[in-house]
Amino acid sequence: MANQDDQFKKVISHAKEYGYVFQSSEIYDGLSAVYDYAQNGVELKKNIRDYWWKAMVQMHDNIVGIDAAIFMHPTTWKASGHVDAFSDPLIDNKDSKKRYRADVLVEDYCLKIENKIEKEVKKASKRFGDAFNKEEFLSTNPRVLGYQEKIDSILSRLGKSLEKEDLADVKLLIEELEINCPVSGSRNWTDVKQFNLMFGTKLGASAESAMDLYLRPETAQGIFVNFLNVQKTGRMKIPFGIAQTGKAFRNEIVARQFIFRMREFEQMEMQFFIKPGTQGEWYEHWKETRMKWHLSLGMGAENYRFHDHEKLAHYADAAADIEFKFPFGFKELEGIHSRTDFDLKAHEEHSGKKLQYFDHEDNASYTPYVLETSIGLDRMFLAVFSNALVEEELENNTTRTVLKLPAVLAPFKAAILPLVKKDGLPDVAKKIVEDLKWDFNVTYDEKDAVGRRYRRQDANGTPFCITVDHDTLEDNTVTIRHRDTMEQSRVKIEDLKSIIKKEVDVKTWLMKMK
RNA sequence: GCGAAAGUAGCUCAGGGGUAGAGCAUCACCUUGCCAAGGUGGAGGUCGUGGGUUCAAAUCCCAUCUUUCGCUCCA
Repeated sequence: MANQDDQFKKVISHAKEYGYVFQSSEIYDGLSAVYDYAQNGVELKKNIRDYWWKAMVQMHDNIVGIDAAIFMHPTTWKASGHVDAFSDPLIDNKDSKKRYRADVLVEDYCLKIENKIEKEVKKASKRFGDAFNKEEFLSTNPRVLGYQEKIDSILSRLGKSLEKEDLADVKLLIEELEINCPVSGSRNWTDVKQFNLMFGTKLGASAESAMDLYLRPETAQGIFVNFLNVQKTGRMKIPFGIAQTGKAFRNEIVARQFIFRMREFEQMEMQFFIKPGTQGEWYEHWKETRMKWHLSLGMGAENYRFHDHEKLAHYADAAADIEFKFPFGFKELEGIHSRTDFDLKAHEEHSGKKLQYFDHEDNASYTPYVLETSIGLDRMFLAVFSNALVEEELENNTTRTVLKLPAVLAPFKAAILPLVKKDGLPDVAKKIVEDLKWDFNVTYDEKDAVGRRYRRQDANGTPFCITVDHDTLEDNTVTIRHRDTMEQSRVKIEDLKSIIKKEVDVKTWLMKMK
């Protein structure tokens, strides 16, 4: 555990020191759980996004991309269930310091009463034997009726109070029912507070005419509401997918662990529209496909695992996470969810517009089912970055800090270094930079001993160092050094482009998925 | 949100009532020239922020912000 903490600390400080991630508004003491991507981080993040986009959109005939707005019509979030599901009434017990959902406490209480009814039923069934009629017993036994009445009145009061957002009454209810904290056993409760996980804002200049809006808490809904537009204008035939990357916002109660859980974050997701009944096979297909994508980056199969959900969200009929071994343990990196027709149906209901597909094979219309793959770009960034950071013991008893980023994702593909800062070597090196920068993000460095420059590039994840020496002036060859092996070979300047391209090309890496 | 720990230079940290230090990094120059840590010089901090105690606060007290960990929550 101490090692894990150490490694995580190193990741955070390395990310700052080498210009990958800064805390937002740092000069004002920062803003909780908000981070900025710095000069190198933005390149890495962009490369991850591109790698995903190529794999998901460009390589699939039947998947197209969109970029929906962050603002959406407020009804969207009613339809999606976020208005209800994303806002929890919470209450703390002052003695045990435990936090509970107030409505769950009350519901649990009702559950206990229900258990009492069950007991009555059991007792009665023993007593009456074969003559026992459960239905009749439930509707006539005075004790059972009393219990049931109590449950009904509690739940209806709870429902009404929640509807009116009368949180004081919810607390009162908890007090009247004499509900104890399961841990401390006390009834020393705080007030009930409403937590809404969506960020609100206003559309419109004047207060009276302004409309309440939310910043989207997920990007998926932008795809669902555009489903028919894309299908028609793109002449898409089921099965087909719509992909999107973009920011989403959640007002997390607890947002922590560096960029793992942020209040503003970026998702990369794809909604795949399919014929009802085929969701099982597509679920398996996308689980496998997405795992292959991860494995293609060569970050170690042992660092990934599936986690199948037992408790499913309200929209899903199957769901699994791809978990990655972060410095703080295995955590969710990507979700693959079989969302059924929940979203499209909900939008049909709330908008009154049909969101159906006419299948010419069946000669019938239906609301498609949806299979979702959704990955957090920031989490992927953290996975790549933390996995890449290693400290190596070298033979000469020195240590080397290397950021072993997959070459396809590295911010800089090569550093061009003149062996010395004289004899015209910098000019030759700069000429190489001028030539290569059309194809790759490259950098130039002439400061300090070349060995130190190598280490500097190692720590920044640059896969290649190209060194111009005195022989270069004679025969137009340079040395090219590989970051991970530290091995060097002598190559012609004119061959540099093809050598680098082979190693850093998206194609080279994505082919590993096959 | 509760509890614990922490916040001093870009990074890692020392100091602990008498107005700031180290290593590395960074910048300039010199030297060297294929795997970091030669030389000289420079820049960089009102010790997270705000209050209080004191003749005097980075140091003691209170509040607050931020971070990490535990609880809690998590589409």
